[in-house]
Amino acid sequence: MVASTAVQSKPGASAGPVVPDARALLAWYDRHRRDLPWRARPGETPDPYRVWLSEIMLQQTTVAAVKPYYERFLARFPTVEALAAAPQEAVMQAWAGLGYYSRARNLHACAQAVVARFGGRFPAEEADLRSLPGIGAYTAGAVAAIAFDRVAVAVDGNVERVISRLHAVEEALPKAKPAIRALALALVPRKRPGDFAQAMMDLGATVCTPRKPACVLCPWSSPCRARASGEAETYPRKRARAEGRLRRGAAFVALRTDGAVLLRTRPGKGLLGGMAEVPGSDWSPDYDPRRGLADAPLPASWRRLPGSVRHVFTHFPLELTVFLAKVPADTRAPAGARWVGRAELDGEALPNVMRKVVTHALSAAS
DNA sequence: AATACGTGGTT
DNA sequence: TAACCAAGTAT
Repeated sequence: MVASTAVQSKPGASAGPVVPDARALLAWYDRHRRDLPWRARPGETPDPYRVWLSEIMLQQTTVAAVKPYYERFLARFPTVEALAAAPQEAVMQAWAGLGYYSRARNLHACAQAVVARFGGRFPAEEADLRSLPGIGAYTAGAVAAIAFDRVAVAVDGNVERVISRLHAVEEALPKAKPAIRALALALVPRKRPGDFAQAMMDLGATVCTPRKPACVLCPWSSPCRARASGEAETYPRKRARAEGRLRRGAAFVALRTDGAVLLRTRPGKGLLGGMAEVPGSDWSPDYDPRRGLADAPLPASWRRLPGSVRHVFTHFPLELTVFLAKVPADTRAPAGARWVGRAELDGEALPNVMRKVVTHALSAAS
């Protein structure tokens, strides 16, 4: 009689375990882990400050977009103490262009809280982390696991996809979040929980991708219920998202003869909170173009520029009509606004939509 | 529970 | 190209 292995009892039977196992994923991770600037090399001790900074930047943001910001930010604010001591304006400026600006405000507040409440050392307990500004369930788990090697889950979009496929979770997101979290937690090993957390994310980012998952390369292909059904790509199930209505408005670029541009700072909360902008109207689906110059910041010979600036936010598209006026060098800035020289524009905390507006106006002015 | 909150890359 | 998606959090 021919000796047989325990797992392959008859021809055509699938090989490998029928239950997902952490060791298989960790073995895959040891071979295929991504080398990322904020990630400690094997044997190195992670720096909680860097782990935390990267996790905040990576919220809803791609690795490629984060890399240059992370490097610049770390060079400018090397420690949590340095960040805590910096003016908020400097933090907003360093974040400008990355999006979701409440992250930058909370980042700054969090650094100050870590210094004030924890002596400048990030806490290792998830509950303590969770109490800090800008740190939610995901980030608390990620920092606990990655920076402190605690048994914790970090359920991001990658993990939701991996787990929902592995177990063929039929419940749609976001309702399925608690179930997915529980299923993920059940897989976390006592040893190397930090690597396991990162392995789940790497797997989701490089193998268990939203479209065309590379199941043949997956260490969990054999226990994967979605793969067995041949419809891995249809997971996770999701509720359709409502589409935002187009909003319109006007933006006014006042250009002094010395090249300075009139800017103001938006209110601290809400859309683009705390960021710089060109004066303008409110943005509304009901904006009436006949308002014309009613929202202009100062009296001048305003010229409506041909075309418009379009921008798409997460929850609505925006169309801005741009007005341009050239004014004398001795023109006073109205209350709440300030003149900014052309050379200093790059140093301003201008969100991308406002950079588009300024570019549109300056190209028309030349 | 549902919505607000940016931006850029991919398909 | 329109739609989807990316290491989510706050309210």
